[in-house]
Amino acid sequence: MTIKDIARLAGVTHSTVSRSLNDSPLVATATKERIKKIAQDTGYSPNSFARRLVTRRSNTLGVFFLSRGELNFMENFGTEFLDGIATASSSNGYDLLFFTMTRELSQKKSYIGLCREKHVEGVIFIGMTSDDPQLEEIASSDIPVCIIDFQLEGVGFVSTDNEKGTRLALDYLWSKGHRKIAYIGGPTVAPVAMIRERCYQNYMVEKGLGPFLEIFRGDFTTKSGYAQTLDLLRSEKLPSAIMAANDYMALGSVKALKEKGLRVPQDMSVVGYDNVLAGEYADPGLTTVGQDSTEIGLSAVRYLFDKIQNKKPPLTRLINPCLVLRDSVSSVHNKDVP
Amino acid sequence: MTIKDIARLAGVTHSTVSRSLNDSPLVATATKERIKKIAQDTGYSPNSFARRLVTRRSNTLGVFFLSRGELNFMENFGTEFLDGIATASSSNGYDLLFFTMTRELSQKKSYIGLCREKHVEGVIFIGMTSDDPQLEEIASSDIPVCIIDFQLEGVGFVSTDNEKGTRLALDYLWSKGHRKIAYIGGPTVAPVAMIRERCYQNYMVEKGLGPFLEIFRGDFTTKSGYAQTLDLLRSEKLPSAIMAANDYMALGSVKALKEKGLRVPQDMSVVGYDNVLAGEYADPGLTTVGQDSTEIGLSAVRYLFDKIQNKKPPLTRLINPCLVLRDSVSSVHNKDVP
DNA sequence: AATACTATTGCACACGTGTGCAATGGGACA
DNA sequence: TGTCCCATTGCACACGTGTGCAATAGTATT
Repeated sequence: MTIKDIARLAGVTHSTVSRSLNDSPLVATATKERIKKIAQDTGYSPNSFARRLVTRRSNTLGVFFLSRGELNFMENFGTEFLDGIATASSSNGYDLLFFTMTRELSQKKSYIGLCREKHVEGVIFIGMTSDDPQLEEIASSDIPVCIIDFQLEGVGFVSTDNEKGTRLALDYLWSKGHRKIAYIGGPTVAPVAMIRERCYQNYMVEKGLGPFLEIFRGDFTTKSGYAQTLDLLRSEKLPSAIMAANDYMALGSVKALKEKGLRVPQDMSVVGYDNVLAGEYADPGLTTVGQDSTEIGLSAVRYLFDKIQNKKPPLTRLINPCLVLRDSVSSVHNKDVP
Repeated sequence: MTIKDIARLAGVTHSTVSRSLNDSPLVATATKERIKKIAQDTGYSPNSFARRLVTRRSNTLGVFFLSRGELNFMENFGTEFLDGIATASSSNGYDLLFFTMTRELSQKKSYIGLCREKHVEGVIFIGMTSDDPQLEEIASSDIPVCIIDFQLEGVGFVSTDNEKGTRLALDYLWSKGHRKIAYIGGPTVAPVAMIRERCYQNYMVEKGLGPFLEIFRGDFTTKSGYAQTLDLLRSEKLPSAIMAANDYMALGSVKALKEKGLRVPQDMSVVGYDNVLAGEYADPGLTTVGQDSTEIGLSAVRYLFDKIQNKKPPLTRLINPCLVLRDSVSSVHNKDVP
């Protein structure tokens, strides 16, 4: 079923049919309606390849997704990003072409070259790593690019607002009466770790207290969270709550506290960051800060659409995080009431 | 840069160029080489839309992925499926079109209709649910379909070999000297749960013992694993190992054992099933049975390719599972040596 | 040497859709 | 009533690639 078939049925030429289906003002309203009716009834759907050939527009976005085989820390976020991306593009009539990035591919074929070959109008990278050899090529790409959770000079960037997230958790602790809040930070080489840590410091200073104890630092692993917490417990003054820069360290912290005979949350509250799956099944369920991964995906697509339409969208978008309430935090006055 | 441009450069017609690049035997080897050289040097890549228009083949597979918004139990497997699928299709020169399935979409647009519209040659479903209203339409689809982890009359089906997996875990326990192996099964309404449970029974009978204790049954949640284990510990005879039908129940089991003062694995070994993320960060690390998710993805694609080429591939493929060794199992003779 | 056969190339059309330009017809205005 | 203008439609070409058939040239066969 092509527009020619419809043309025959309607007694017009394929030009008129084409114009009708594209809502051209050049065609009489009556004929337009008649033709649309026929298209509807016959279940016509346009041949996208023919259309793309002549319009020179593909209506397609590309997604490059880091392969699971490579070391990555995406947890389950990846599918949520994809969810948002797919929803946003399909609701705008765009197709989504999916690729995986492996170390092998990164050295063999050009991502941007692939995009050009597939006539992709815009591309999103998920799980980009700083050792990827194609970073410069991506930065100088003439087709619109947006990278999730990875900042690269001059290209679109969408991520969570880490500052707002940390503040969200601290506000929550504060509202529960906590004042003695200790912090276990991440490694200094990780940009997000430093952002979150700085925010903690500012927050405590704003409240007129300053950081409780010096800042302990782990390396984002459960083991390091465990070790740092044991260190922390050796201090002369004890906090009423511990915030960790990510969930895995928070879980390690809980483990250390339990081993030392402290109950969570009755004796000590703990909050993490990231909303990792393990935190949901942990005991107690870990209160944490989660990112709105679907919204991040949506935003990435919106950026690309703006870019495609030659609007000048801001390069970076920070998405509002959300507090995930579970059972690892209690009010401070409950502390002595078991 | 089109074949016409190359034709001009080579002093031939576009027909010869087309034939050369497609390795037609109709063209002289010398010209063929010369033309290929030019194509190489100019960085020519064919316009896939034009090609698809005329060949009436899209070289494209589709993937429908259950949206995270809908209740699903895919954990992190989803991205590994995708990984395998993308790898297999791209290495065969196929593109991959990505869609998400939401409840809304399932009632508004036809999946198969979408596939037809996009000229997809084969389609894979990930996360299909039994309440999807389009199951019959999928079953009677004329375009090749393969569903992962969901069996539907007459359509391709790829999944893990649950029988082999259970046997793998039991063999491991057996090799560690365990003979008193208790089992916590899943809900009777879950097909995989029944397969795994039956296999446990057969195994124990084969070994001349029969099941140790009656079979306890949970509902796949951590809570139920916890409760069933407490029940189990009230028996007059105690096992040396517990196998659970999935990881979440196994984690619940560990929790119950710890609370009762039993050390895992010194006093009691525990194995799970599924290789869920939480098991990796649990304490002790959970020994379990994992599926080779990437291989499942690869197999799904292979099935589609066979189907597309009119071979008659078997409808169902069961992929070999693998044992994931961590720290929740010890040898039985260590039991009394702390 | 004439003929037949084969290897190689070009011509022309097809795939389905979009669009500039010409053609047609009808209505309004003088 | 004649002219002009505008609304509507058709004609023809383009997009880039593939392929059946004809044409040509070169080689082998008799």
